[in-house]
Amino acid sequence: MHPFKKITIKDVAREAGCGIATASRVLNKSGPASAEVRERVEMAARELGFSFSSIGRALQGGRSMTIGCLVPSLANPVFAEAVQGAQEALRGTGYQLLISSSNYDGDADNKAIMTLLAKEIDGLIVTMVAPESSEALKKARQRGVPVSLMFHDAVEGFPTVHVDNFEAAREVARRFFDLGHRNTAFLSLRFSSSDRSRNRYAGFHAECRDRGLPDPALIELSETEANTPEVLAEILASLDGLTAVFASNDFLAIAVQKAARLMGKSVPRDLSVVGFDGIEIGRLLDVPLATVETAPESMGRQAALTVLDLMQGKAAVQAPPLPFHFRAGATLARPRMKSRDDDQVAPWPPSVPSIKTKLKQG
Amino acid sequence: MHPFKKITIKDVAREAGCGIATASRVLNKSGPASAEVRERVEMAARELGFSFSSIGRALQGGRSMTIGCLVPSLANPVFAEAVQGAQEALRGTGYQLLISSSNYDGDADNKAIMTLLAKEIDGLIVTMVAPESSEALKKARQRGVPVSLMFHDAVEGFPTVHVDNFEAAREVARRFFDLGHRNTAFLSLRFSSSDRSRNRYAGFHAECRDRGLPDPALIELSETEANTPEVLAEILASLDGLTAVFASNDFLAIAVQKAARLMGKSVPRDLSVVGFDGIEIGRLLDVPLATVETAPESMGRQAALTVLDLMQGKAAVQAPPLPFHFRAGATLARPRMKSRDDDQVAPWPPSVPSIKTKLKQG
DNA sequence: TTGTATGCGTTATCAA
DNA sequence: TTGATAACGCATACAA
Repeated sequence: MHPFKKITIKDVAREAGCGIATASRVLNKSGPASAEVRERVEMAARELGFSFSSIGRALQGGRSMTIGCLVPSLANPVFAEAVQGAQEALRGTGYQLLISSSNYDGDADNKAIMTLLAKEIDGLIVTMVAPESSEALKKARQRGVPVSLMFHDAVEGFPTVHVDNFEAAREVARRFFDLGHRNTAFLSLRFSSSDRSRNRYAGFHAECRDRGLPDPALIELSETEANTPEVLAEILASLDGLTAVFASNDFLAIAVQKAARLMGKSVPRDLSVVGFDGIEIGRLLDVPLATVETAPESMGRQAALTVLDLMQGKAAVQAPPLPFHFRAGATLARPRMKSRDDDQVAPWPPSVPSIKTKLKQG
Repeated sequence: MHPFKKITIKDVAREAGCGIATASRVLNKSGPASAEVRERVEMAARELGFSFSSIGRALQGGRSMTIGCLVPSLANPVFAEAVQGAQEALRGTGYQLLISSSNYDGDADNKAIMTLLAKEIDGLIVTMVAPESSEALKKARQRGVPVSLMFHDAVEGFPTVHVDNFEAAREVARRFFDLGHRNTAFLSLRFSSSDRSRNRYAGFHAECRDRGLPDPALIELSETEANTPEVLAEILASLDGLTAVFASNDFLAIAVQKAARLMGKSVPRDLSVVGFDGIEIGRLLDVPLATVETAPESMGRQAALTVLDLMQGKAAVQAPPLPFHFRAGATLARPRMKSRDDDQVAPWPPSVPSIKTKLKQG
């Protein structure tokens, strides 16, 4: 006999002295069975430590009771929380999450989805680099697998759960403007591979235009640059007249604070900073961070509920964007006027050139 | 005809005009096939958009190519990073992670493992409330499913990937002592449901004893208390003569800084703070956090590699704990002496009572 | 109320 | 080199 023989329903049936159909009916409470045989079957199952194989079930039933979930990285707390939210929404439903991450790589995204699809997932929750042009996503649709996007703005044919990045960014620009800021910058990681960053910049840029402000400087940082305040300080120092920075996420915003300290500049007296996401820790800083609060956990939860609905045959309806909330913080204030002359609106300096100009739109 | 008919290898075989065994051999490159039929099969597969069903494969092959992973919560970046690390170690191996989280609930832990087991996972990576007494974990062993724990100190029979919490905490106590701190406190969330916190306290406590210091005060916070600096400030204020706090994680340590500010106390002049985990953001604070650096991502990676090894039949060997590293930071300094008299060692005040005394050991 | 037989998608065996 | 068939664990139609 083998050391780790699997206990199947056959074993239970044999032990209980009945047919497997009967055993199945008893254990699933899915059909009639005499009290007596029921007793025997349950006893046998208990004694043998039997539990159903989801695989056998999936093969027979056509449903794997598994939902695929793809995010760029779990190391980013925003996505981690979203997954956690989805997880919680699924608790008790019998569905499990099969998770993949692509490390912000578009090819990996598509491969991951194909792998997920091969596992016969019953639904799919996705945040990826380029959903609008993903073959794998199309394939999912072909196969009739319900899909919900997360964080992305609407993509044709797929429901998405998101905040309106464009509008939120406009709001930030408006706040800057109202306080009297004129020369601003937008800071981002992986600008080119994140439609979220791009949309935030676009909204920020649009509002600046509408207000007649110079275009914001666009700064794209590498991971290492973002973690080296010295480098960041140098970059910021190169931008003449800069008084306000909108960072595409709170970590970057905190890095800016650090860099400012290094430059001997005071936040918010010399430089205002606003972040995005609204991570808890921002509140606990010496100078609490002004930021746009979103709710990643709700986003994941909503996405899961959407997929659940879709699986039950409900029609796909695109819900409106989740609300965002501007969190006031001590990192945002009026810019300091350099001299009396500045009481009148300062002449706008020429738009500061982007450090890296990978920007395609806007 | 049905809208979403699944394409199986049968369809491919029919389309290619050959038997399914042949199609299987071609597509898997697992056996001989004439160039001609190979051509036809590959063509057919492409045209139909065929891909193998992992479920069929799993049923037949006895392996699901899936590894279960249970963590308390993905909202805790330490665990999220660990999962990310495991994810990365698995990339390219064909294995996928089936993830569950229990929200620090011991019952949920066991249920989750049973569910994972039912999915016929080929391996299991676990961080849970009480591994030492988990029936589900025993079950996994019975079934011959390779298991690796993460973060836990050694538990009989299961390999684990961890840092030595006890020793790390001793190190912190030593640092405090060397600088002249006498009255200390240990701060923790969910003390009772985390062996990590308990072991850290135990080590901290043991070293204090060894040095002849009064027992550290043990403070267990609820989630809300930790996020309400006012409350935390009040608690800290109630501890007379306190000069140093060891927080069981960096978030708590940052909360302590905030609370200190509220109390009008200066860190580190009036109060030293040391955290645990070594999250990146700690470096970026105004007063960079002193902490014990660990490497959650490596932990996840190691755990995954361990499971992979186990699955290949290698014997379970308990690797030594991963190294930790004390990160110096500006939150740690000598305590301020209150008066001349204090130049001599101050008389030890009576040990401050625990705010909550759920402590079982030590 | 019960049990037998079939099929789900795949791979492995074995005879042709 | 090929293909029919058994087996994997389960649920169910159907016959008893």
